[in-house]
Amino acid sequence: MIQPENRVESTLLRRINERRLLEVIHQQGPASRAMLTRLSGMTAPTVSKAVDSLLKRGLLEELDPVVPALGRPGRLVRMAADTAVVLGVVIDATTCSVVVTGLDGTIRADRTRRFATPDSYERLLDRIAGECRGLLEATTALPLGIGVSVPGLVNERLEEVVFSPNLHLLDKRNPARDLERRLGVKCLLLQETDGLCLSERLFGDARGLADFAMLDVSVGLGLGVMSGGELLAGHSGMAGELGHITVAPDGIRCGCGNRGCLETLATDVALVRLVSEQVGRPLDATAVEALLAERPGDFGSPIGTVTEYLAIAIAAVINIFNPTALFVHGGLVAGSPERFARVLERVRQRTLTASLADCTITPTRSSKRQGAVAGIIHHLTHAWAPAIR
Amino acid sequence: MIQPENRVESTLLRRINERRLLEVIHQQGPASRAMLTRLSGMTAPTVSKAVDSLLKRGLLEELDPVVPALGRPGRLVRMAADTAVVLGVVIDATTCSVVVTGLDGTIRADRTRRFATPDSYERLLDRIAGECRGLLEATTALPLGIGVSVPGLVNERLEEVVFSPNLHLLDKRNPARDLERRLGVKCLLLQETDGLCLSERLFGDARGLADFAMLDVSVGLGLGVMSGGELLAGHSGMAGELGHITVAPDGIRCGCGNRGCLETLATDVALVRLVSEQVGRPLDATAVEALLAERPGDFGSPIGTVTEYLAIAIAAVINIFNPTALFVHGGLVAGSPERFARVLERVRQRTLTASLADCTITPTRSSKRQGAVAGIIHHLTHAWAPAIR
DNA sequence: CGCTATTCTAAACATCGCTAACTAAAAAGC
DNA sequence: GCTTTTTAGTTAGCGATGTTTAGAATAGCG
Repeated sequence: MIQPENRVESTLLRRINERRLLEVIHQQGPASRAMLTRLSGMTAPTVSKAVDSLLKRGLLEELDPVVPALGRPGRLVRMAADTAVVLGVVIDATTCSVVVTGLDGTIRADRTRRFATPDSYERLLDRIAGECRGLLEATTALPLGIGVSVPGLVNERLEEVVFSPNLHLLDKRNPARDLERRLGVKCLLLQETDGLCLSERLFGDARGLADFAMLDVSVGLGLGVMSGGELLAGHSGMAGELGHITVAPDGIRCGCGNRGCLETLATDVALVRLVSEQVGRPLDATAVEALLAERPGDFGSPIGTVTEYLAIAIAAVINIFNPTALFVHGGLVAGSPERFARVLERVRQRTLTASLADCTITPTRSSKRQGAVAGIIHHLTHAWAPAIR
Repeated sequence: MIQPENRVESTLLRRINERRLLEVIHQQGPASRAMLTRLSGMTAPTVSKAVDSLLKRGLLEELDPVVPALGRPGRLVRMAADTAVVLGVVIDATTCSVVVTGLDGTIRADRTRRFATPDSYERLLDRIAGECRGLLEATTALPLGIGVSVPGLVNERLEEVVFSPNLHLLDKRNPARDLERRLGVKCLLLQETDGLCLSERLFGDARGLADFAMLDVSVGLGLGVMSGGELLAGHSGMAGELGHITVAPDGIRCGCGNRGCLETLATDVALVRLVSEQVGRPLDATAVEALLAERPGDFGSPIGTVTEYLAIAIAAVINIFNPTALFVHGGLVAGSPERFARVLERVRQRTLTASLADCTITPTRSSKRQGAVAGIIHHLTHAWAPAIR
């Protein structure tokens, strides 16, 4: 468990070039230096030096040359999948998971550990640290970093969780910093939706997209936005709080203290509440799903309401951010294609035509675990050098 | 009317340094090379060369050395105010204006021309081109560019006005490109709110701020956002359409075809409509203002509604973008401090505490003319070199 | 085996920013 | 009135970077 030697001295230009190479490799997959030369526009010697530096840093690894072509076969390089690993830690209200993977981001079940969320912060940290150590001991690869995905509002400037409505033991804490102190490996604190965004960009359908958004519909309404190739952060990294814009001025009271927040009308929880109100007794999520499957006709009103407001949320994102793609994460729509279709139908009516024409709306296939991994990989490949645009 | 010779060859690093110098000069005002050395962190020779290059490009000019200090007095340089000019063109529903100014952005009445908006696109262009030529003939300074601010939705990717609800002669047009063809000077098409944003950043209270927003409340509801030092654009530059998010699902029909858009409830026009409904006959804006001044107590309901929805709009911007500042442009609030105070009171209740704590909300002092000028100046100083972050 | 195509690297060269030494210009000190 | 001090700005040489050019390495093909 040793940090890689970061004594590679590089000036600005070198770093920028290395970052550019990583982007090309990410888009193209394994590539030889010659291919990189053609694709990046940089000259061959420059590419060679940059690749050497990246190999030294452990971000790339060399592949066996299996190239059926004329001339000297090139040695392929790719994102380090065998020689380096990163860890993804997902902290959630009921369950946590820790996963180890190469920089390619492939998640394997035998390298994943799940456990119920402990009931105190100290025990949570102990457990995570223990699982991380266990996973790292099973490999000889170099650990480059750990991404820690947390629910709730994160203040990136103060570097702490502001508050986490469903997991208050995280309030005012920074599990990433505390974990880094214990393990001696770079840890990164991540908002869930930011992780999902990065996952979609690194491994999913948002490869190469500079402007897209991720809407997480579950207990709350989370929004992550990639704008101009950068994650929308705002002054303190708290941007994206779509859930608490007002859509019903005299609506019910929200956890935030306000009335009629979008979050109270366009989530799983909202559907559960509305169905419960209709049947006249409190139900849980599974009971509601069962009822809806059994007698779908009886609950047109709750479903209609949630559908309508979810459409309003999606339309708002499209109108405000003009993205090329919008991904939806969460059970409400991921479970049911026809429900999703009904939402899209409503979205079409509530969006400016010009902005909607730019945008494809799909359920995301990314998981929070992939998000945590994507977060740290993105940090390793992008924080090293500044963006240029 | 000759374009400057752009034969200055510069490599990436050189350009980045020049841009950095411009930013320092912008923040500090006139400065000597030695001061720039201290402020920019670059070395003296590098600063000297960069300043020479910027002088050659016409962006800087040298000042008489009037420095009461020990030692050899430094030669001050500043943004070119006498030796170079830019033009700002504001096209609006009823009135247009053209203004010429140095790169310092100072707007003088005797260098401004106003005229009623002609009723055809060709006549509009002829008139603008004529006024520009007139203003340029009155000066010997080098014209570096023209910013053209237009109302309505602009597609930056297709480089055209998508549609302009109050000035349909602009639909599917690009007055900037057409003007550039006639005058041979670089012209830049600008969305009004983007111009206002840049104006606030260059000349106003947003100097040095990376995350802030501009809400334009007038006929429609326009939003411009500076996020991470870059203007929020989205895929086609159409981001910021806050006016058409749904806040009243069964509200009245909006010009966009949807129902209950924020724009129908939180603007000057909305207030006029609501007051008209109450008195039972159609009124215009001045009549409404008169009524409100005369008998303010009688119109609590319309004022309350618009106040509430304006607060919802402002709160939405703060929750979604987590800005350090939000500027409000437009008559509804700029005219009346107590009305503005009432809006702020409502905003406080509808915003997440953490995000509101980051944010100051003030009426803007920037005008659209300043916006057009700021737009082209920003382009000249920033488009030359890529941003680094 | 020689030829060609391709990959990759080594050496010479140009450019850039940095360090250090230098000149320039003004005020302060004697 | 001269020198000293202080600050501003420029020039020369150095190291780092990317580029050009040339060459070595490795394969297929005849």
